[in-house]
Amino acid sequence: MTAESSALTKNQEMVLGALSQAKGPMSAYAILDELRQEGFRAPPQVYRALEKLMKNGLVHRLESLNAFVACSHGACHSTGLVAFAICDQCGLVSEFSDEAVTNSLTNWIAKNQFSNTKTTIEIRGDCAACAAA
Amino acid sequence: MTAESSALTKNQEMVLGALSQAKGPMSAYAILDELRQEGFRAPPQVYRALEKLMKNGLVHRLESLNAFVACSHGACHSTGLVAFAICDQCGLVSEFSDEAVTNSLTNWIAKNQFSNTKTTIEIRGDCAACAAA
DNA sequence: CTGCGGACGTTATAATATAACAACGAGCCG
DNA sequence: CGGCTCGTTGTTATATTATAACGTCCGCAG
Ligand SMILES: [Zn+2]
Ligand SMILES: [Zn+2]
Ligand SMILES: [Zn+2]
Ligand SMILES: [Zn+2]
Repeated sequence: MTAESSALTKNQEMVLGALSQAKGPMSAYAILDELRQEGFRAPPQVYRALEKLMKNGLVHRLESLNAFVACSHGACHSTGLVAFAICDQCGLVSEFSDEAVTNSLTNWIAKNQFSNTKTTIEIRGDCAACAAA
Repeated sequence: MTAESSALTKNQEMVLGALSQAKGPMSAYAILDELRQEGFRAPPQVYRALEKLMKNGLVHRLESLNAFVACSHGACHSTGLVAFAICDQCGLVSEFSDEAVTNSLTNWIAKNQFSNTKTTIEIRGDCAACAAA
């Protein structure tokens, strides 16, 4: 392997492709169905690819939906905490990293001596466009 | 009905009881297994109770675990956003509502014209005690 | 009484996720 | 070359989480 965390395999490319073209979050099974024509046959193929893609920061899991999205930034090497605003109407996912949010949460974590964490921040509602409609 | 959102039924009491006595989050099926001796037979009994309890703020769902906890405060009528710090070692769940966190997130929401939202904030890691050990 | 609505019980099934193992192929070394 | 090892893949089976659908029961308004 190179200095990179390593290149993507074919399956990983296909899963990432499906997520990148999607206009909203996709469940693992939606990905599977889309990739059946490309030869996918079973859930583990999707889940294994997703696992690797998430480890590399190319894909995020939306816990409140049990679904997945491609990282808006190509890959997430963000220093701050990543948050998602998810429109329940149109499926739009806005990935963001807000300094004030990061600071306030990391402050709480420090004050309460919580350890190395993985943090989930998900806002569910309607996006500006859908709320206006 | 009274001015209250209404009293709990027997099933709801039992589910809340199971969650209140638990030392950590419980999956719906863990609750079901615990309550089989009390006569529970099938998932819908648990899920229906949980739905009502959550609507009344007595129970919270932890999205990143697909599990449930009793509200630490008895019932949540909090004005701010509620967050959870979850210890992956011992299962301890610290429910909190931090003003700085609430403000920073609601600021982002306002700036981005997101609508009425339901917000999930979950910090996963090790609690102070477990991190020390 | 009668009809309605809410909680409940029950069966079946959907949706999400992982365990387990066989097969394959690329790289390495004898 | 032939055999080894390791990582990816394919495949089957199963575990886990959640909901649909329908019938029963019961309290209460009319
Ligand atoms: Zn990202
Ligand atoms: Zn929208
Ligand atoms: Zn609460
Ligand atoms: Zn702990």
